[in-house]
Amino acid sequence: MTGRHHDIDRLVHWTVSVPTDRIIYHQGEAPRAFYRVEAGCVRLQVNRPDGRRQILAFCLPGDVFGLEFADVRPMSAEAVAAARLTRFQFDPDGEEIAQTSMVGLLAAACEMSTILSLHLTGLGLNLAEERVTWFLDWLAGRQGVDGKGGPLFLPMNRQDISDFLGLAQETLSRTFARLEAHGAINVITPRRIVLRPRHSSSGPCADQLPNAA
Amino acid sequence: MTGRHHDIDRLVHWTVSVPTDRIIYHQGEAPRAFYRVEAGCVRLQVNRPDGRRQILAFCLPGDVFGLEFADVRPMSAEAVAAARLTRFQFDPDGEEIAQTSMVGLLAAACEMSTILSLHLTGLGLNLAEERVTWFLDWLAGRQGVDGKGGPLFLPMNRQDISDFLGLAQETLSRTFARLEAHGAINVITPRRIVLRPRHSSSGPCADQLPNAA
DNA sequence: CGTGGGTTTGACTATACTCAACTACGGTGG
DNA sequence: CCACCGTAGTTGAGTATAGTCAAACCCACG
Repeated sequence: MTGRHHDIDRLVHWTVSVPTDRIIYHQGEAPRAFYRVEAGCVRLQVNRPDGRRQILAFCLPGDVFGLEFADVRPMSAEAVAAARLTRFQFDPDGEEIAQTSMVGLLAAACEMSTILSLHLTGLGLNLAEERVTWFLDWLAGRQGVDGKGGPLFLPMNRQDISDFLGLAQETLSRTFARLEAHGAINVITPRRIVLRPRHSSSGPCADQLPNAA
Repeated sequence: MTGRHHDIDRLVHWTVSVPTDRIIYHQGEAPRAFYRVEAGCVRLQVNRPDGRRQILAFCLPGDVFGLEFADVRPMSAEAVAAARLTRFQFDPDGEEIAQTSMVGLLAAACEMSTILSLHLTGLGLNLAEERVTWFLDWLAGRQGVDGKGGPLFLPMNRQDISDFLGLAQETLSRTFARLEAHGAINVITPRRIVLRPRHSSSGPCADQLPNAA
């Protein structure tokens, strides 16, 4: 019952390329399509009236987003980095085709729930160091970096990470510095970080949700 | 494309009653069924190895939970208050029936994503007062209490709310006290709170995600 | 080589957490 | 019916953490 890329490719779809910071859709709009990330990175975010924003998810290759079952988008989607997307049109007439793709749609919707659950779990950690460690572990998992350490590429800037983790940008920066001082990571450039193998006992959060991704 | 209670009732289902604190399923288990809350309240939560827990969602009447598309449950489900649930068995043989219910399943899965997004948005507020206000507004919306104030019943205890909002229980208690001192609420009993009409300008978070529920 | 945005660092403050004691309520048993 | 007890909730004091405002830094780009 698991797995990606079921049969949603039978739906009407085509490839679109979006440059960095391009808005894919706005919160409040009527949903017209959903997307699968093929390359790059997309952020789903809620913009508050006071200017603050909360990033709900970073979507990486393989992730399906924008599959709403509502009249309006509850969130915005923007490209964090230049991205290639597969766009699936919501087709009111294609009921028959949609039927054969329903399992795939359901799987995609459930995966989004899993992604959000995972994020919620990460935000449950109150110490900045725990949150940042959790974030790096998550990204490492998505990039196939094993736990023994390895180079990590961050597609997003510090502000994005801050708004994802619910931290002030300064706190994030300081936390990176502290982790580096403790020998947990190695910040080559702001976008390139090397994870050191986890020190056996001091790890604050040893395991996570079983990551279905 | 909106709405609840599509056609999932064609699936095999029956009613179950669960007492307070009964575990409905455990994280790590293989999913065997999903549920709809008919009465009462259910919490979805992740238990950490260090004993802390993060409550991902409070499910109230109408909410569908446990619709996983994975080998293992990523979270646990427990009854916050005595609850009546409709249990829908995952039926590997009932493909035909399932087909006709697919739209309903998809809607339920998308609604869960919306619920989690909303929660994520609430946790994005870093001031305790904002989070608590957000929580009360959310609950009021679910109980049909309009913005002009009204009585509110809290199905869960303080510890549950704390673990939902990512606050220490003491902070939550103090925040309730402060809100009451400011005239924003009226704590009759720990489980019964009266919302005062929002003071025009001082409201910290005037609007929220468009709540699809 | 100069400029600018993203990032880091510094000083200070505000907020929430921890540990602990106290209180209120509900259920139980005499 | 009342006293007792246990749990949930509140309040207090002190500390640790993260936020805010501000300045310096540094690399990328023009």
